[in-house]
Amino acid sequence: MALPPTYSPSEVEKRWYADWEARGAFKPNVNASQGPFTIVIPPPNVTGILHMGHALNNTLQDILIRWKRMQGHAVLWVPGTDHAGIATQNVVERQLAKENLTRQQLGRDQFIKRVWTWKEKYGSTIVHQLRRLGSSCDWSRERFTMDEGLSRAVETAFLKLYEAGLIYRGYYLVNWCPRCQTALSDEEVVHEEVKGHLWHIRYPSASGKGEGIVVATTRPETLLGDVAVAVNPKGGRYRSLVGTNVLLPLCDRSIPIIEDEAVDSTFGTGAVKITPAHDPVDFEMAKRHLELIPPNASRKDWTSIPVRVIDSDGRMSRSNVPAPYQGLDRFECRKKILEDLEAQGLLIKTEDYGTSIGHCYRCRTVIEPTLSPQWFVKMRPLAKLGIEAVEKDGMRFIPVRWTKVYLDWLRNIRDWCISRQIWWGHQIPIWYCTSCNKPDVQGHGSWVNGQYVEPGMIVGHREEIKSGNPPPCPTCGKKVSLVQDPDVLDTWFSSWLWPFSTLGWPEQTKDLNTFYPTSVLVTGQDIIFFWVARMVMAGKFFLGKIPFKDVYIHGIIRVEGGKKMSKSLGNIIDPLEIIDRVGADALRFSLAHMTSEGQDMYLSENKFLLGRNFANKLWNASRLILEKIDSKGERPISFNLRFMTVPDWWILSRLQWTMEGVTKSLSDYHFNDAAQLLYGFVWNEFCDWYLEIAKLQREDPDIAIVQNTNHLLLTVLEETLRLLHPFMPFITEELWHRIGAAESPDSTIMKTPWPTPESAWADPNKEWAFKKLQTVITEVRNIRAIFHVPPKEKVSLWVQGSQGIGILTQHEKILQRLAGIDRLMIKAKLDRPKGSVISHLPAQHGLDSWDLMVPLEGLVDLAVERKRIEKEVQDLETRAKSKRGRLEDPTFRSKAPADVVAEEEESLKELEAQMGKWAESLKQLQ
RNA sequence: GGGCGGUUGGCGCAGUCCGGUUAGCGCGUUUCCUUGACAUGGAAAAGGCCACUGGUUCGAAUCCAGUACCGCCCACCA
Repeated sequence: MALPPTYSPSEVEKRWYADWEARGAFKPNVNASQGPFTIVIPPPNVTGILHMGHALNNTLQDILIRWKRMQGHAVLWVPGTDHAGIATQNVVERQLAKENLTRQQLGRDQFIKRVWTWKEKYGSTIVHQLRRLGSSCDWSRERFTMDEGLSRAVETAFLKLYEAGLIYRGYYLVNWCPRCQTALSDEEVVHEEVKGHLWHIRYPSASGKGEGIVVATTRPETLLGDVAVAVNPKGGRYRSLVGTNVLLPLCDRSIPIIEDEAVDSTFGTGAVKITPAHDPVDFEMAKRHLELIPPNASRKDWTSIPVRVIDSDGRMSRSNVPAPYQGLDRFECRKKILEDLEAQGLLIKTEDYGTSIGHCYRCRTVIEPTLSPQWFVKMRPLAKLGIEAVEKDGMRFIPVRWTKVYLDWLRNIRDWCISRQIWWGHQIPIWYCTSCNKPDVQGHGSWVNGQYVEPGMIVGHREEIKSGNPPPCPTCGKKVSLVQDPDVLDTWFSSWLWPFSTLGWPEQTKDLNTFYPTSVLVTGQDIIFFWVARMVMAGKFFLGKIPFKDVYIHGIIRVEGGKKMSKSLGNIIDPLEIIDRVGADALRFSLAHMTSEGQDMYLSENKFLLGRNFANKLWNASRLILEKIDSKGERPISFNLRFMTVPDWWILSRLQWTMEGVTKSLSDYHFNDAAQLLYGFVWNEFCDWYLEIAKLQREDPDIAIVQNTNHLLLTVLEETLRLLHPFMPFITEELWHRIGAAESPDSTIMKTPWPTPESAWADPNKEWAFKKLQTVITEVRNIRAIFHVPPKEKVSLWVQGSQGIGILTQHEKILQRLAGIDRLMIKAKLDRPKGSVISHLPAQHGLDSWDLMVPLEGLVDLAVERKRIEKEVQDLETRAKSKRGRLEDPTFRSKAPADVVAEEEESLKELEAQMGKWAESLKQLQ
C-alpha cells in the first residue's frame, strides 16, 4: 500500500466528504463528555457563490468546530442560507428580462413561484461549495430564512414587537432606490465620495426690490420642490431678508426666507434651499417650520403638497413640476435646469465640490431620499439590551476594539425601516379591512395604549388570518375582506433571529434548549451593524439571553495592492479554483496561517503554495515512515523506554509543547499562531531533523531500536495528524487511515480525542541535550559550506571539551550522516591540528563550551577564515559592549530585578570568555 | 467633523495587549546539492538604526504624547 509520491487532493476530498456525510459524522454526539458547542453559520445568500471571504469565514468556523468536536463537546454547526430579498429578486428579474418579461406582467403570486423555482434549482450552489471546503456542518439541520419554521419565527417576532409597542408605520423620508423600487434601511446605503459641483443660483426677490438671494446647491433639479430658503438666525449677509419672499426660478412660485439653526452661514452662500421631500436635512428642517406647509394641506399628509418632485422611478414628477421637466430622468433634468438657469442669468457660479452620495448597496444606483409610508422598529429600547450584552452579560468581541464600534452604533441608533417594496420576502403580517383602511391614510395611524393602530388594521399570524375564520375588523366590526400589507420585511428581519429560529424558536424545542445560546459567532466586520448587533438585541429581547458569548471578527480579504476583490476589477481569486489546483486543505491551511487577529489581509495566488507545499511535505513524511514499515510487513505495537534515544526524547518533548501551544492558540482564536506552530513542528523539527535521524535508527542492527523508532514515528505522526485535522481535514483523515491508525475503516480521525500534552514527556533537559547535537551539526555544515567542502568529502571533527561530551560520542553515526564527519576526536585538551578551521561554541544549556576544530588541510583560505573570525569577534564585541554599559550603570543594578542582573552578568562573563577564545584563534592565524 | 486600523530586511506579514537573551515567518535573492520521503525538496548564507519626534523607564519594536503618510468605518455641511 505504498503512497504515491505526490498528494492528489481532489479524489481524496471527494471520497472523504461523502463518507463523513453518509455516516452522519457532522451530527452532534449525544453522548458527548463535554457540554454543547454551537455555531450558527452566517447564512450566505442563496444567490451567492463562494468567494474568498466565505472561504476564510467557514474555514475558521470549521477549525473551531472540528477542534471542539475532538475535545469531546456535543458540537453543532447549523448551516443555512439567506433568502436575500432584493438580491434574489434582482436575479430572477434579470432572468425574466431575457424572456422579455417583467415581474409586473407575471403578477405577484406567479413571480414568487418563479423565485421559488429558481431557488430550488440554483439556491444550493453555495451550500455545495461549502462542502468542498470541508465544512462539517450538520446538513440535516440546514435552514433557509424563508422556510416554514423561520417564517413562523419572523411573524412571531413581528407580533411580539408589535405587542411591545415597538412597531409603527410612519410617513418619513426614507432611502429610496429608484432601480430596486424600494425603501432601504440606513445601513443599506453606501456613501461614496463623488466629484460634483456646487452651483450658486439666484432666487429673485418676489417683490422685485433687491437682488433676491443666492443659494448654493449640489442638486439643482430639486429646486422645483423647494418650499423655502433658510439662513442662520445669528449671522450671515442675508439675515435681513428673513420674512421676505423670493421667487422660485423656473416655476415662479413664491417661497419665504426663514431662519434655522441648522444652516451654516459660512458654507456656500449662507443660504440653503429647502426641499423637504428629497433631502433628509431639509425634511427635518421643514418639520420645525410647519407653517411652510400650505394651509389647505393636511400637515401630516405630505403627499398632497406639491413638493415631491421626483417619482419612485427616479424621473421627475409627471404632475408636480412645470411641463418641460415632467418625466425627465433626474440627472437629465439637472442638466436642463442648469441650462435654463444659465439662459436666464440666474446661475451665478459653478464650483467643483466633492460630496458623499448614497448608493444602493445592491445595485449601486444613487439613492433618492423620498417621502413614503414605511414600517419601522423603535430601536432605543432594543439598543439598551444590546449595550447590556457587553456591559452586563459578558459578551465580548475579539479583537476587543470592535466593542467600541458596536456600542457607538447602538448609542446613536436610529429606528429601523423594515418595510421593503419588493415581492420576495416575508410579507408583513398586517391586514387591512378594505372598507375602513384607505390607502391615503397610510402612515398616519395613532398610538393607542402604547400600540400603533390604523383604522381597520389587524395584526396576526398568516394561518389564523387565512384560516377562513379571520377576526372581525376592529374598526367597523364587520367580517369583510381583508388585504395583506403588500410590503415585505427587510431580509435582516429574518437574519436577526437566526441563532434561535434555526433551532426551532418559537417552539421550545430540544435543540433550542440544548444548543442556545450558541458559543461563538465568527464573522466579518462589515456586518456588525446589519447583523451582529441586531442578533444580540433579538436574542435578549425574544429569549432573554445573549445569542453568543464570543464574537470573533476576522479581517476582510483584499487583493495584493490593497484593492477590494471585485468582479468588475477582474481581480477575483476564486477559492474553488484554488481548491482545484492545490486542494481544500492547502487553501484552508494557507488562510489560517495568515489570519492574524482581526487584521485585513492581502491575497495573491502564490500564498496558497505555502499550504500546498506543506500538505505535500506531510504526505511525503508519511510516505517515508510507511515505506519501511510496510516492507517489513509488521507494525510495531509498543515501545520500550529502555530503547529511547536522545532524538526520540527530543521529538516527543517537542510534540508536547506543540500540543500545548496549538491548544492555547486556538483557545485565544490565534489561528495563525496555531498553524505556524504546527508548520514549524512538522517541517523544521519532525522532518528536517527527526526523520533524518530516524532513517539511521531504522538501520540499527538492534531490532528493538528499529521497532521503537517505528513506533515513535507512527505515534508522533498520528498525534500530529490529529492536531492538524481541524486545519486540514482531508489529508489528515486519509493519512490517518493509511498509517493504520484507524481501528476499522469506519472510524474517523474526526472523532478521535484531541491530543493533550503529557508533562512527563515535555522535558527541557532532554531537549537541550539534542540541541547541543544540532548546534554541532549546523556548525560543521556551516564550515563545510564556507570552505566549499564537497558534500561527498568526509571531514574529521576534533572537539576540545569535557562536560557533557557523551552526547557526541553516543551519536557518531548521526554526526557522520548529517554532517559528513568520518572521524571524531574528543579530548579535554587538544592541540589544534594544522590547517584547521576552528569554532568556539558558547556554553549553553548547562554544558561547558566546546571548541570545534575541523582539519581542512589545503582547503582553508586564510583570508576567508580571518574574515569569518573577525566578524564573530565583532558581533561578540557589540553585544558585550552594550551589556557592559548596562552593568556599569548603578541604576540598573539597583532597580532591575535581581534575576535580570544575574543573567546579564552571567552572559557577559560568557561573552568575554568567548571573545578571548576567538581572539586567541585569530592571533594563531596571523 | 468624529472614530478605528496600518507603517518591522526587495515583497507580503508575525511579534506590540502583558517592556528584558542575538526581532521571527513565508516569498524572493546568493552559493552548493539530481545521496531511494519530498526539487511542491535538502544544506548553508546574505539582507532590518522596527515611519518620524519627544517622553516614561535601569532597559522601548513593545507603554505614553505628538507628527507624517496609507487604508477603513461612521456622520444631515446644502
